[in-house]
Amino acid sequence: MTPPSKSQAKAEAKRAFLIEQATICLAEKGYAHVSLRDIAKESGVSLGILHYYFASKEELLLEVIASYKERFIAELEREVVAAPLDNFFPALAAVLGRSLLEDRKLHRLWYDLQAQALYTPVFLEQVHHTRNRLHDLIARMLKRLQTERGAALAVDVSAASSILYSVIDGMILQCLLDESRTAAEAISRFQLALHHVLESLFSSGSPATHPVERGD
Amino acid sequence: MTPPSKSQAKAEAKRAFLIEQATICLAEKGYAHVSLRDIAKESGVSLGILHYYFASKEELLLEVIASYKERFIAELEREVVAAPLDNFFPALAAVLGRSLLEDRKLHRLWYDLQAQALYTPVFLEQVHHTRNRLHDLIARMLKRLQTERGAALAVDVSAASSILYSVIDGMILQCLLDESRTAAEAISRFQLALHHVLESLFSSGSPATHPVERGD
DNA sequence: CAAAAAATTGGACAATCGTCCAAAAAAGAG
DNA sequence: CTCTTTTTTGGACGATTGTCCAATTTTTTG
Repeated sequence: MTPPSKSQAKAEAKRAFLIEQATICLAEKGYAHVSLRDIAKESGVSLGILHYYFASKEELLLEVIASYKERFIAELEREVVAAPLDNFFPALAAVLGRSLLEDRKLHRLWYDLQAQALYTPVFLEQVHHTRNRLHDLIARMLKRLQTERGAALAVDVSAASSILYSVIDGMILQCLLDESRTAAEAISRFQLALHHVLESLFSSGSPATHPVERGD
Repeated sequence: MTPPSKSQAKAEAKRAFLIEQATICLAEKGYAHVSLRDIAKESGVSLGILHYYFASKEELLLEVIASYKERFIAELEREVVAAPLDNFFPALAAVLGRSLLEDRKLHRLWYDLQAQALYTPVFLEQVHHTRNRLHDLIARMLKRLQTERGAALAVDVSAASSILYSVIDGMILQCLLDESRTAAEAISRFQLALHHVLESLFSSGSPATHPVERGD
């Protein structure tokens, strides 16, 4: 099971590096306008290298999606699942707000790739995988809220988490599109709206009135 | 204000025709992979014609967005605003479900263009315009529900309609991505989830238990 | 050190892209 | 009908794309 040589590990590291640089390039220009030459230049290598490590452009982009997925989900796992249960919703809003501020272009890329997945079946598979993992993460948290605290859910956990995911998804897209305001202002509106929705959808502890926690 | 000649009207008709064909082509292949040659072939004209009626590819695509916007909003105006108030939410679910079934590819295109707008400012302007009109349409309906019937909104109409729009937006994307089931099944799930959200977000008349109306 | 393997280069390649234009065809005006 | 204008054509243009490869450099191995 151990890698047969040390060069194998080195090659894997280079692959990871190229995927990371490709992600940066893709997040900057978008799927429709990114080229392998852009990625090669951004990575400081020649064009042929990309075909040395990746069979095709499609394979590279698939690995970009998988890589992005792992990173974002890991961050969510770390910061949300570990958050105290008594103010879970504010913690969720804080984490998402910070992520929107720091990794705005990555979120933009995610919607780009999701839209592209609607046309390219092999992308859709990867996108579906990511969404399922995020869905499960939300479901796990809702189950904890339901059992460890007496949170009342109008529907079963699976349906509720699916709804909550779609709600958050739609509101993040709204936040990204909201350019009439500054980024911080748009995120603030996002957090407030999320707070309202969560209060309405789930009868959490505090009923209302206290504003959402700010991330700065 | 009247067009100075009849040929002007004819040219306008041809423009509209080309825009329509371009929409079909774009909905089929997506923004990233559509070419002017595709559109020309789909329209049964030569390539040069497109540059005779449209200065550039970008201008043509902008008109596609504007055209799509007008058609979809007009349909929503007709079928939703005219719906009876006492079962507004089921009527909304029925209209959206039917639209998802009949114009699935157009909805897909809409998410593609929104994602593209996050990279191309001139597209973002058009997308923003469309979203504002849809936002206003929802706000108008919520205001009617609030005044003519005693619907209790936890927040002001503007915030509520913004939230409702994002919720529907996220749920439609979820429906489009849900390919593990048949189209009818995915739409059914969409309608059920929408029903749950609407019941939770706004304390409408009937509290629960009766399933959402089907569109067939 | 020398030989073998891996990594990297720079460019060629066919294909496709948006753009543009001179000339032909069609339509309208007198 | 002829002349003018509008519409349409088919192809050329340079730029860019993903793909691929022979030659070179670097690294590893014996």
